[in-house]
This record gives sequence, structure tokens and C-alpha cells, in this order.
Amino acid sequence: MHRLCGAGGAGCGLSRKGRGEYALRSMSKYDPATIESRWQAHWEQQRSFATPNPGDKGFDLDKPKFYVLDMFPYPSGVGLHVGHPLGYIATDIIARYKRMRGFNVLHPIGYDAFGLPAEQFAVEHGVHPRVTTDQNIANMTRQLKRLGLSYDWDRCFATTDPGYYKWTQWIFLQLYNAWFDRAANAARPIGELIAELDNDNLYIGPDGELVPHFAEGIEGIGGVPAGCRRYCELDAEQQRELIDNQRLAYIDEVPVNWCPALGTVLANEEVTNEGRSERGNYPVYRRPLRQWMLRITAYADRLERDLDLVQWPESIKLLQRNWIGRSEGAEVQFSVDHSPHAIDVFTTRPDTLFGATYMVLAPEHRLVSRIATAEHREAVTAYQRQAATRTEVDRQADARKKTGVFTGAYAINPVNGRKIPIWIADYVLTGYGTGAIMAVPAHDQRDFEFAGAFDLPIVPVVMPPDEWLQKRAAAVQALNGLGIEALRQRYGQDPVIFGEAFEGEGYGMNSTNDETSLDAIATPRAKRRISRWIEEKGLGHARVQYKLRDWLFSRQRYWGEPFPILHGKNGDIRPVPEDQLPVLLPEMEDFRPEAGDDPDAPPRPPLARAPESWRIIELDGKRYTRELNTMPQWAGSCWYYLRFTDPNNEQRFAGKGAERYWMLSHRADGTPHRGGVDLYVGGVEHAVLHLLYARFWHKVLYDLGHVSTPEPFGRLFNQGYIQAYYYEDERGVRVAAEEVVDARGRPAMEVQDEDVAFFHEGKPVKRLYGKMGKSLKNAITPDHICDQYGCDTLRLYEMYMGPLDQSKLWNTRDIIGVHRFLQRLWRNFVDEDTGSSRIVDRDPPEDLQRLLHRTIQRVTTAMDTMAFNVGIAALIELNNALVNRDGVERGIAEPLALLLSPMAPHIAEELWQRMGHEASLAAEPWPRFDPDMLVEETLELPVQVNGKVRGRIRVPADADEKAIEKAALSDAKIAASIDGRTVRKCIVVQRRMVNLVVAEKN
RNA sequence: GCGGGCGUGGCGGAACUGGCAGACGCGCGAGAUUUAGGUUCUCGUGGGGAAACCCGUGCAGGUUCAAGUCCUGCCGCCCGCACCA
Repeated sequence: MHRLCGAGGAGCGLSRKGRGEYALRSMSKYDPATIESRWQAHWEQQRSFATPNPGDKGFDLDKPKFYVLDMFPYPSGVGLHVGHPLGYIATDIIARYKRMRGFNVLHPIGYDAFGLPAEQFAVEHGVHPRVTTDQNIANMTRQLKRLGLSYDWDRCFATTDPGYYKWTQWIFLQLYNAWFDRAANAARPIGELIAELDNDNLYIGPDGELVPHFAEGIEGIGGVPAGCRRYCELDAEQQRELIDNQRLAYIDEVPVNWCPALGTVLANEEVTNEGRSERGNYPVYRRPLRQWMLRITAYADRLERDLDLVQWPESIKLLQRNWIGRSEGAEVQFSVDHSPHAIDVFTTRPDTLFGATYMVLAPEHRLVSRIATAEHREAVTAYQRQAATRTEVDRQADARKKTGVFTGAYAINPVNGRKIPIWIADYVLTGYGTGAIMAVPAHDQRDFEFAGAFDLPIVPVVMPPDEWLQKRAAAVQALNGLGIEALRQRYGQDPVIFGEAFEGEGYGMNSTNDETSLDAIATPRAKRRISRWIEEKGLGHARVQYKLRDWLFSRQRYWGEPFPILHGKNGDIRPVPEDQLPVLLPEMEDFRPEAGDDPDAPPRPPLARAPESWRIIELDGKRYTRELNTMPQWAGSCWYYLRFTDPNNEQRFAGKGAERYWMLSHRADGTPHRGGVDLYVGGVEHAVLHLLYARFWHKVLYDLGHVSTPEPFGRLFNQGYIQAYYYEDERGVRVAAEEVVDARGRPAMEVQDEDVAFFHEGKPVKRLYGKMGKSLKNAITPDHICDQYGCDTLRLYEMYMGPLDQSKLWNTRDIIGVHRFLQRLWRNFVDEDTGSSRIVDRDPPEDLQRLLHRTIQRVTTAMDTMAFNVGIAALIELNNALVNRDGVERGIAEPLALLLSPMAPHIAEELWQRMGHEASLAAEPWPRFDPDMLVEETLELPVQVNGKVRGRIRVPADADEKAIEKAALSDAKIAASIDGRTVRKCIVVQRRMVNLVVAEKN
């Protein structure tokens, strides 16, 4: 792998000017091309940013650590545009700053190189994905190195390296060999489950669930809970099935998102709202398939709760919380009339049980075929078939029109014994809750609509508050003008007339049976009361439900990690022994997926066509077939941050000491950051995919004792996007932004903030605005900007555009501003005509000293808050104060170069060296400011009269309020402004301003 | 529909716990240097007004000596989720 990451150094133009030819005197103008290639070569040769691990030579244990990481980039075929490096530049600035502040800094980069796009690119170009991937990585490495980013390139790897995916496979085996212990709320090795079962600490319940031996219920024979069996009573086959069903990685037949065009299944997270593939926008169909699943749902509770441990933007935490979708409620059992079956439902509103007038099962619910009566069977199966073949697109198109059919069966409402019809309908989702609901049409809008469509009874059981009744009355003609008493009465008689379900909280009504009553009880109390009653009667129990589903983990593609799994003849599964990892991807001529338009064609993964020598393997005298699916792209990015701590370790995914040192924070200041990467920077688009998956894997590794922290990323920062204008012609076709001009033929990029018309090849085009990228044809490459201005200018410009977390508009014309700053800086340090230094060894005047210290303070704060735009502004101000002077004092020049160096490292190094320093300034300590130097001796204070500035006074810094008031009153302009009126009050804000409150003139 | 975020000059954006609105940069204007050019330099630049002064942080109110900042109600734009029981 290192051959790839290392190759770019020599290949990106650095060697054009060798060190020997470099002549200091010949260069008197600011020449970024020469300076930058020189210093990039220097850093590369000196390995300036290689970071030793604990135990390595040169490692200093006394320094605190700082791990700053960019989100794993995908090496795309078209290379970078200027939007990509925004985050990389920011993390690089932080990395350089932290080194100067005395930290051991871990700042690595690598490539997330498996996945669909690499494969598609390879298919399109007719080349093997390994070849295109390697080319893309080499190109991207070249582009990144050209930006002067201080990565530790020795740690670079790609997910496609066998030495890396060996451990991805190993982690998969950890998941395979683990189960989730509900009692401990943590994963444990599968061997411990078998031991628990063998020792009768756990029994097997009627539905195959695990039952602890102290479980409630009547004790059965020999201490076995009623309805439960002992593990030793099962035959080998049953035992295997039981264990396999407990693993964190398991195979299940589930309805999946099948995308025929891509020839693969997709995770829920990879399907858009419109029911299309996130990548490529192809239609996606639901169909049941046997697939590898990862039991992420077991971690729903911890994934949600542990968000409290990390310093992330609240908006991202919220996205994750919404995705996990925790809701508290109760599970209640309804028995089916004239049938041994019972239906469990989940509800967040057990207080509305008395209003349940029918039930609905998802069409796929396992009881549907068993309870449907003969005369309804045909309609039921027809509906089931129709629901199964409907794509998400179709569902969406129906605009939520309620459909469904009656099964002919009835359930008994447990609170009042009433017979209620059981329907099936696709508005009940099979994957959420129990896949069945009790329908309370009076108090759930969906049920209300369904009941309306099929003429089912609607019974109100919660009296809404008066405000709701009145609001509805205003909207419904028949209720206009009725008094509140009349409205309440009408609601009790006929809630339908109010036009919609009341879903809020109120007081119970129509809710009394022989044993309990919720009438006139407020909703929260009613919930508690009925829940207790349900529990006492053994009809149900409180339950927390999550929206999150298990993670569908297999893909029918070639370019991914092979599963380290073998299949035996009788369906038995055997993991590949650890010492035989990695399972290498077989070399194949034809690696294309079998894409097609037929949604019913069986998926055939490309690996099914792999040579038999790869597919078939003999182990301990038994023949096995390899698993033919591959892992999804997210697998590789789930743990790369761990590998960076020790990328070349062949014994372990990362050495324990290295992992511990870089991941564990030692913080005494009580911040909520509980370890992990100290600063993780990337785009919001990964809010629920990568960030959730990685947290899940990390927690599994944590439970199994492989990592030291409960969370992988202690602090997260989302950079905004670079936006840019793009252009469409009359047909709505996008045209290349760089070819668009205004009426006078000027390039659109140069006049984009003028209000003019734009043309492409003589025809008018419409201007639009969006995220920079290939698809909008508005990308600008960093190479282009580096050629013209140098990368120091590019780095400064990107940071100067605005706050890092905001999206902002690329404006090529603005770049000149920061470029002028660097030129001006250069001329302050170097005489352009002679090339000689303008640095002088004399004490700087005091006002300049003060300005310097204020600048140090401002830039330091900017660094700590990542407000780089403000920091750069402060440096520009200081630099502007140095122009047109007779040389620049060393005492100003040196700190200025140091302050600038994280942001514009090349010019800073060059100037530093020209000031006579041998060593790179990267290792210099960050300048400190003297607080005394921030205080002026005299202050100019604005004086307000009735809140309006009417003059200014100059007073000694230590003047007291009396003196300041006196000075203000004696100022001529102020006196004129007061104009003889009475001064009622004088407010002195220390060091800031004075406000005189005077009587109004009459 | 639910949830979140954002509205400051011609443009990008500054403004600490309420205390001089518009730092810094672009653009624009004037001038300078240069044979010429600008990726050069200097000065000016929120709007109105001759000036005194008045008006100005999406809109309308409020609190305060003082509001871009706090409170109430609107308007607009962006993002996420969406039959989740």
C-alpha cells in the first residue's frame, strides 16, 4: 500500500527544482510555485510529520496526545474539486497548531476504496477495479500532497489492502462469535452463551427466546420455567439453530431493498424517500431474501444514550436520535376469537385501549394466513401479493390512500371483552413493533382515515381540551357557534364530525370495566393506571420500541470484502479459521454484477462465477462453499480510525498500547468527551450511516474488550459545503460552468455577483445554485487554483470564506484578496528588488508591540474555536500595519510567521528560514501573548446622549466613574448636545462607553 | 405534517456574558507607479442629505439608560424525517 501513498511525493512536480539548483538570491518576488514544491519536498524527505507510537524511537510520553481525523475519503475517478479539501485544510491547521502547542499529534489519511462507484467506474472503462482504484488513489494522493497537508503518510492505507481487510474480516468474525446479553446490556462471546445454557442459567422460551432462570412465572418441573425447555433437551440441529439466531451477525430471510439495476440489495439507509437507490437513482423493490444481518438493534438503547458522552453538534445527535427512534409504550396481547392464537401489539397510548375498535396486521404478518377465514382467504392473499410487489415508488404515488381487506377473523379487546374485526393493511409496517396494531380511530389520524374508508366504528375515549374543540369548531361548519358545553357533548356523541382524530392528551371517557376505570383521568395518569392493570392481568407489559432496524450486511457485488464464512452441505455455517485470514478476493476476468430490469430474477453475485478453486474449499476433510456475497462499503470505514493508531500491525487489528494511547483521553476538566478521536471532521451526509455503523462496531469491540473507549469519536465537527453556481440551457441540460460568459464575453466566474444575463455558446442559460460537484458541472479543481496562486493562497481563501460549519459560495474573484495579503507579507519581509531581508534587529515601537499581542490573542482564540476566518483577518491587520515602514522588527516578524504557519505553512517556512533559522518552524512553540500588553494606558470612550453617540473622550485607563463622567460632561460636543437639559443619570460601562440620560426637551 | 438551522452594505462575512453595527476581504470610486499591463501601491466607500442631522441587522411589537444580540407574534429560505402505532 505504501507504494501508492508514497508515490505521489515525487510525482507531483516537487522534483522539478532540486535543492542544489535552488538559488536564494534569484528569487526576490513571491513565487509560490517554487516555495511550495521546495517545502513539500523538504517535509517529505525529513519525514517531518511522521508520528512515533508509544515505544517507538523519538516518542515523548510527557506530551499530551491529540488525534485529529478527516472522514475517510473515497478515491473517485475524477479527483478532487475545491469543495473536498475544505475539511482537510481545517484539520491540517489544527494538527499543525496542536504540534506547536506541544501535543503528540496523530493526523493520518487513507482511502475508503471498496464499493459500488469504484466497480462501476471499472466496468465503464473496462479495467479491473484494482487497477482503477490504484490509479485513483495515486492521483488523489498527488492532489492532497500538493495542498501541503501534514499527514503522517507512513500510516496511509486503503480498505482494499489485504493487510487491512484481513482485520475487517476478523471483526466480522467477532460479531459472528458474539451474542447480546440483555441482562448485561452488552455483547459477550458466544461461548459464554453456550456455557450459560449448559449450566441452566438460561432456558429456551416457547418462541426460541432466552429466558433467565429467575424469570417470573410459575415454576415448572425441575426449576424450568413454564413453557421453557433446557438446552440439553435440544438435538444438535436445534442447538445450532438456537445459537445462530443469537449471534450479532446472522443470516435471515427478510424483506430487503432489492435494486435490479445495481444487481444488489441495499440498506434502508441507502434508499431514498422516493424509493430509489441513493447511488444512481434506480428503482428499488421489496422482496424477501436470505441475507447476512448485523444485530445493530441490540445496541439501540446504548447508541442513543451514549450520545450524551460525546461532543457533537446537537443537530447531528438529533438526526441519530430520530433515526434510532426510541418510543416508550406497552405491548398488549389480544386473543383471537375461536382460535388458539394471540396477537401482540405495541402502543404508545395504552390509555386508549377502550377505543380500540378493530385491529390491523401488516400484510406480511405471520398469523394472517392462519386466522383468515375461508370466505375471505382469496381476497387476503390477493392483497398480500399486491402489497409484496408494490415498490416504494408505487406506495408513495398513492399519496397515503388507505387500503386493506378484512380477514374474517375477530379479536377480543382485553379491557372490555368486545369482539373487534381483524384487518390487514399496508399502512401497518411489518418491520416496526410487532407488525400489528390496535386501531383507535378516534385518537389516531391514520386509523381515523382507515375507519372512515371502511366504515368501522369510532369510539371517543379521550375528551380533548377546550382549545382543541374550539379550534376544530372554527374549521367545521356544522359546529360553528356552539358553546363549549355543547361541543363537549357533540364530541362524546360523534367525534367524526370534528373532522380529524384527536391525538393529544386530555381526560379519559367511555373507559370503564368491572375492575378499573380511566374516566375523567388525565392522560399521563391514565397510561400508568391501565399499564399496571394490564401487567397485573398478565396481558402485557411496558416496552421500549425502536425505529432502527437490523443492518442488512451483504451485497451482490465483486468489489468488496469477502465474508470469512464457509457453507457446508446441510446448511451448516463455519467461520474461516483466523489463521487463514484474509480471504482474498479471487482474480476474475468478468467481475460485473448481473444487473437487469427484472425485479424477480434471482440475484447472482459475481463471486458465483469465481474459479472453483476459490469457491470450494476443503477443511478437516469436509467440503465447503465460500460465502459469495461481499460486505457493503460501510464495513471498511467502520474501524479505520483504529487501524491508523497502528497500521502495520500484523498480529492484531491495532496494538493494545497504541490503541489505548491514541484513543483514550486523559481529561481532568470534566468535559463530556469520553475518549476517542479528539476531533473528527466531515460532512453531515454521514450523520446516520457511517457514524451510526462505526459507533455500533466500536461498541461491540468495546464489549469484547478489544478497545478502550465506549465511543469512537469524542468530538465531531461538520464542515459546510462549497456551493457554486451552475447553468442550464433551455432544455434544462447542464452546461460546463467554465464555458459560460456574460453578454460582453467575460467569464461568468468573474462576474458572478453582478446581476447580468449569461450565455453558453451564444445561447442564453439559466443560472442556478448548488453543491459543487461533477453532476452540476461546476467543479473547480484545487490544481487549477494552485497553478494560478499557489496552495497557501488556496488554503487561506477556503478558510477565509466564512465559518467552517457553514455552506458558502465559491467566488473565484475573491481569491485575489488573500493572495494580495501574502504578496504584501512577502514584501514586508523581503526586498523585492534585491532579495535581501527587510528584518531588522531593533525593538519595535510600543503601539506595534501592543498590536502584536492583541493579534496573538485573537489568532489563538480563532484556532481554539476554529474561527479561522477571524484569525486570518487579524493577521491581515497586523501585516497592514507593517507596510511602508523602514524594515520590520524581528520581534514582530518572527511571531507573525509562526502565527501564520498553520494556515499558510509554505510561505511561513520560507520566511522563517530567511530569518536565519535552520530548523522547520513546525516544531516551534506557539507564540504567547502578555496580558499586560493588551491593556492601553489611555482609552478613547464613546459618549452617548440618550443612547446615541454624540462624541468621544480620552481618559486614563484607570479613571474611575466620577472622573469619566466629569470628562464626558466637559466635552464641548457633548455639552452642546445636552443643550442645558438636566442629566438624569450617567451610566459608565468600564473600558467601553458612557451613556448620559438627559431629560427630553419639551 | 413533525423536527432542526439561518435571515447584517452591491457581495463574502465581523461584532466578547446586551455596550461605538458593518472588523477583514471582494467589488466599486479617485489618484499614483509603470513604455505597457495588473495577480502593483495609496486613499475613500452602509443609505439619504449641501450640512446639522436623520434612517439602518427579514417584518411588527415589547423589555432596557442601551437590542444584530433578550422576549412575543409573523414572513422568507435551507436541511433532515415522514403511515414508526
